[in-house]
Amino acid sequence: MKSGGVGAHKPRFERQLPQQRRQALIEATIECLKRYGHDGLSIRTISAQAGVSVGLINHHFPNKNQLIAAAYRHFNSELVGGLQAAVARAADSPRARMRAFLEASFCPPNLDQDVLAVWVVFWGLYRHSRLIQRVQRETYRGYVRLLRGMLTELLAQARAPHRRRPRRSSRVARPDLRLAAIGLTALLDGLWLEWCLEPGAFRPAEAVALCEAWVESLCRRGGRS
Amino acid sequence: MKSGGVGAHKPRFERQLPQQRRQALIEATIECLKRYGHDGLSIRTISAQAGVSVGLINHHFPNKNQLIAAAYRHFNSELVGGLQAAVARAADSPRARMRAFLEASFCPPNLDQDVLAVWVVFWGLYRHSRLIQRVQRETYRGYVRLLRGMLTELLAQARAPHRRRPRRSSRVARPDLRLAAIGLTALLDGLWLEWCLEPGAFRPAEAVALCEAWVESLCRRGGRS
DNA sequence: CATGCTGCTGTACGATCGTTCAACAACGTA
DNA sequence: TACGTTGTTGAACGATCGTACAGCAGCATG
Repeated sequence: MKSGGVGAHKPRFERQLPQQRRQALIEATIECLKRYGHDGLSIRTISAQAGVSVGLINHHFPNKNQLIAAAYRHFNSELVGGLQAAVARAADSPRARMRAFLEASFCPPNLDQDVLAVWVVFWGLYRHSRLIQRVQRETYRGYVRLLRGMLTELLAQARAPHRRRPRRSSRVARPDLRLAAIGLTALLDGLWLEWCLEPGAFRPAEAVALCEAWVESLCRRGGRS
Repeated sequence: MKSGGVGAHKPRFERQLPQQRRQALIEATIECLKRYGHDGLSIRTISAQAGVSVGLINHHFPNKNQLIAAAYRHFNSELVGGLQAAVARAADSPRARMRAFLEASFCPPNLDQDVLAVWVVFWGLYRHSRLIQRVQRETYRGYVRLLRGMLTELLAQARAPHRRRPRRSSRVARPDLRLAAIGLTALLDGLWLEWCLEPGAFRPAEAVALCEAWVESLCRRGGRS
């Protein structure tokens, strides 16, 4: 009687491990940012995107800002991790590694209008959010290390191509290297921004070429000095 | 009798011409953006900053988005106008004009953390606001023209320093020039961003030097080809 | 089948949002 | 001085915001 298709009811929700649910909420946050920009950063929008109730977010995160900061951390990690993987896949020539890095920077999923829009929203929060500032400081380190490492290799090879073996790259970075990394980062970020604001203005391959020209010019100067 | 200090009361508000009031509201909007970031973009915050009531904004602007778009237009005009003025004040050597442009770019009031934070908030709105997109398209043109004009002069001079007179600069821009302008813009914007995120990482003069190195490298290549 | 833990729901609350609008008042004009 | 125009006020509205919390319910366990 009580059986017959009625007793076997579908559960109204599925319990998940906190770790998995947190991850789902973080990804829903980023998806909302892509779709609606800054306006997508509301509890109700995010919970709807994740397919959960409004109360769940405050069950897994102390408040909204903590969720946003977690999403920012995740977004940063994805970028840096993807670039590191691309570099690791490349041949071990310094130039090939740099090329892989640049091509990965100007390819999907990084060179996506939505993705860049997400970055811009995060940057807009940076100035007035201690949380975002902290995450930025922590995650940016990996990016800087990756980029600086590649530049060190490149410059060391360019500076002493005729020697038996290049100087050890782990020595104290020269001022040249510091400015080189700053400039290359700026060029990268700036091209990202420009492409986002006007995707038709240039092709991704041209952006890669511009960055490579910068690096090459840098090597020439480095080799002469 | 009815006089004696009572009759001469201070007006509770001052009427202003619509044009002036609109301008005041626009400047209040930007000031709020500097102080509170994206959260500063509320009718009540802006009206309080301007020292007027909440209803006045909708008397001079059809809605909030129109005010924000007007503020974006003003902000763009201020930047482009300031740079144009700096270039006009410089000596008429192409190199001097470019140097003036770069130094103005990396000086107050442009190179201010608050100012850059304002830009970032506007960029965050860009993706999902037709209004902002329209303003961007209209005002960006002046900036591109200024920068492209200077690059044209520089490259023309570098390409044919031995000729009697440089080629007319108004002819169709070469692909080189187009990419050159894109790259220089990207470098500028990227250095702005980087300085904003970490003002201690480098000095403004170093940013100017990086840009000049870019331009110089470009002239050398242009001269050889 | 009964129990306990806890992930999860969803209503409720106070605050703040953008916008409307009737009334007010400053100031040029006659 | 009286009037008319219109820039300006500020209360009020409905919508939406972030958060709290009491109770429901999935699922492992006994």
